[in-house]
Amino acid sequence: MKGSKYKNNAKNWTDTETEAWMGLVKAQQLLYRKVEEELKKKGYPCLNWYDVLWELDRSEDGSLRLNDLGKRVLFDKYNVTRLVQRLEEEGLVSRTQCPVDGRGVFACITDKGRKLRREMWPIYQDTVKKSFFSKFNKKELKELKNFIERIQASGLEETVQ
Amino acid sequence: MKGSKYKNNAKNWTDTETEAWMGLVKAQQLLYRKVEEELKKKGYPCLNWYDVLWELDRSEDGSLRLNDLGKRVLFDKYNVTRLVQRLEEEGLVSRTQCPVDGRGVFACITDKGRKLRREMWPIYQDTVKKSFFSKFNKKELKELKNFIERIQASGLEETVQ
DNA sequence: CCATATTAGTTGCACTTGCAACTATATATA
DNA sequence: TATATATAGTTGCAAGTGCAACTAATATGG
Repeated sequence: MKGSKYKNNAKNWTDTETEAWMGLVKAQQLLYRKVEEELKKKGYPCLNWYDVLWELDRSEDGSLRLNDLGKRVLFDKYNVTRLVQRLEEEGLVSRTQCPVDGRGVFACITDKGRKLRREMWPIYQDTVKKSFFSKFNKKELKELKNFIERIQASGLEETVQ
Repeated sequence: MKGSKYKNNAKNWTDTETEAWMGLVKAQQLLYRKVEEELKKKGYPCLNWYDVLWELDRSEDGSLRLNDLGKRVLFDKYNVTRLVQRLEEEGLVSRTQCPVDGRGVFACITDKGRKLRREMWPIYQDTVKKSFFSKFNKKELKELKNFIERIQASGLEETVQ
């Protein structure tokens, strides 16, 4: 075991690490922009909307409490309220009271919402694929996925108001 | 070898890839939030400001044309105008006309600006370090950096209005 | 069962961002 | 050199976001 040299306390952040971080942030911001650009170009709404629709679409019965939804898409609660409101105005989502918790509100995706998400997906997908995944081979993709799982597994997830 | 199923054209995006992407986005958003939270908690401005100060601080003589600056921090030009304006109001940056190009404007970091950036850095660093880099060993970090270089090298960089 | 604390969600206000139109300078073309 | 085109930066307006204060309902602890 190469053991103790694999330490990483906050005091010595190497150039490699700094660059890795900066690079990662920038790369992702670029890609995010690119996806949004493509969506907009074709007259579709932005990724926020997509994410919400996606979380609802994949959920048990197409609905989630605003609270849960917010945690999944990493939105603050007041923004969830407002985003869901906008989605409702477009008929992509409907809102209902929670029967067991008087405070609760469900957002439920409509057929129109599901349809829109389905249409947006290939644009999203192709862009990410072309600009990102096509750079990696299978082995690297697996490595990448490992990274990600490690990050996720390590309790970065609390946060959110 | 499981062979030919390991293809990567835009038509078949595997679950692995999808999850990798989603995971990466979320992980980074979480981390980004966390850094902002820490900064705010200690009374510092948000990462946008940091990024601008950082780009100026590291640049030749502490100044950049708004245009260049915008490209580096991935801000649209109208947002650069306004962000620099706010920074100027706080005395963190000064603006000067470009002598050779009548359209051009330089943003130049002040001592106060440099000082602020220096103070913000350890907070930023510690947070990323704790939540992110501590999950990887040296070898993985190098791999990660390779990924990033590949992405960057591959022309994701145009974009920006 | 009452008082208190917590949680879900909403809202007003100030600030930030996106879009499109605009000014002014620089570059290219004829 | 006159004309068209492109580039740098700014600005008005509409929309989105952050913060703090708020309402209403639930959970907790005596």
